[in-house]
Amino acid sequence: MDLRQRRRAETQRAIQSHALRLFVERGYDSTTVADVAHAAGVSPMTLYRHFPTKEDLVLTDQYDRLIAEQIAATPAAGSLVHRIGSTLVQVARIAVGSGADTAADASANLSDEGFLDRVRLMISTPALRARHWDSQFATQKAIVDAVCDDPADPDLEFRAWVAAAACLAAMNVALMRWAEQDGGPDLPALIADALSAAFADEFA
Amino acid sequence: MDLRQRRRAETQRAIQSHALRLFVERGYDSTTVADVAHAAGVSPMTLYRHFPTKEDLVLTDQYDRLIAEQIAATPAAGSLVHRIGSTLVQVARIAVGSGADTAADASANLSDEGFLDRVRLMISTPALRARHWDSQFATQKAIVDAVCDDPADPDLEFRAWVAAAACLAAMNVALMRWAEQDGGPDLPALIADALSAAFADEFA
DNA sequence: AACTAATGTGGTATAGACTACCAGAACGGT
DNA sequence: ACCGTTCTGGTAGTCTATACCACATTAGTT
Repeated sequence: MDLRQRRRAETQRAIQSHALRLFVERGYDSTTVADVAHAAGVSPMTLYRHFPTKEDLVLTDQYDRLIAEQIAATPAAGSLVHRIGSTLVQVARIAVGSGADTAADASANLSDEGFLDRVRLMISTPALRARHWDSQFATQKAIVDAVCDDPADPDLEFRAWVAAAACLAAMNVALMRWAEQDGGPDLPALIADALSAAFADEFA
Repeated sequence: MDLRQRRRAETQRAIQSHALRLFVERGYDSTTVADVAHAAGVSPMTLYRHFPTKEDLVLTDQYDRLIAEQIAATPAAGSLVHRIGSTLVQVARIAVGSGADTAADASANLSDEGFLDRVRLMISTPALRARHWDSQFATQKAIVDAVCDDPADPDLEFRAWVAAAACLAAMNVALMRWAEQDGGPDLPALIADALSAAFADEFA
């Protein structure tokens, strides 16, 4: 990896971690972008180069990519809803660090200790909540692309969009309930419960 | 009704209609709030009194209230998903003006000729899309409140949130497909198809 | 080592959304 | 006709985000 790429990734990480710290301490709206930039030791303009909007300071993560990878690795047996739902439960296990963490996951820093803070910020701040829903729209697209092998089947595509949207919506309810209770419940189990309540099925 | 209330409702309607016209003509981002205010013959500050944010100029409608009313009027038989899904199909009939419009609906101006324009704007403009998802969060809450008679049952509340979220997510997919095809398909039928694809059930 | 191209960084100026505070105008009930 | 309430407008300001510019650092080549 380039020296440039490494430095870039490092400053990006530093900016985001300072941002989250300040947002938790002082609140999102009360913290200006200039505050974050100053705390991270960069100029406001450099910050905007790494994160196009203030909201991205909280929302940027790698779960979209992870979900798409996990979906693609899933056997095509079973209903769309079951495939997608099971994948979401599995990704939640990785995110909270329970269950079968592989070495690759740990090294990618996906087991995220700031996860609860980020979810809480997203729920309590209107601007962040809105952008979060929209980023899940991108997640839907990633899921549909991973599921649809045959792009010439518009009906399959439609059903994939519906299944992805409904599963993510159920997961969001579980995520909100989990954050409300300060991360007490087991998130993967809670997501599985939500999916079961919606689709009357079992999710691993 | 007061003269004041009538005037207020009238200026509100005038502002929103001028806003939609300008947004469609010039694009959302290329139209400033000052432009809209000037076109509607009011000051920018008056506009902000009626619509707290620029996004509300597009997103403000009365479907939340309508959905909640229709849900409350639904018999409590059948599953949560079926009750909510059927209601959404019914409300879509009213929105596009097909089916059983009552005189009350027509007088309330719910059969909305600008509906397609608004959906198109919402889908194509990132800021609007995000806020639209979040306004559906408010819709979810309205549905849950309408469904949950017994507020002391946390499990029912959880299942209601999940059902509302999943149904609205499926409806959104149908809404996007409908707008993509310029309002050609029958929206209520498309929503019913989406719900059927997600829940393997029939929706009136 | 030196030169070039690409890239990261910072400064200034600016647009536009939104708010706080204050002053005047119109309406509703007495 | 009178007074409190509500609607409206103006000014000044904050903050997010962008456009344009110049400088510094790195990567690849000779």
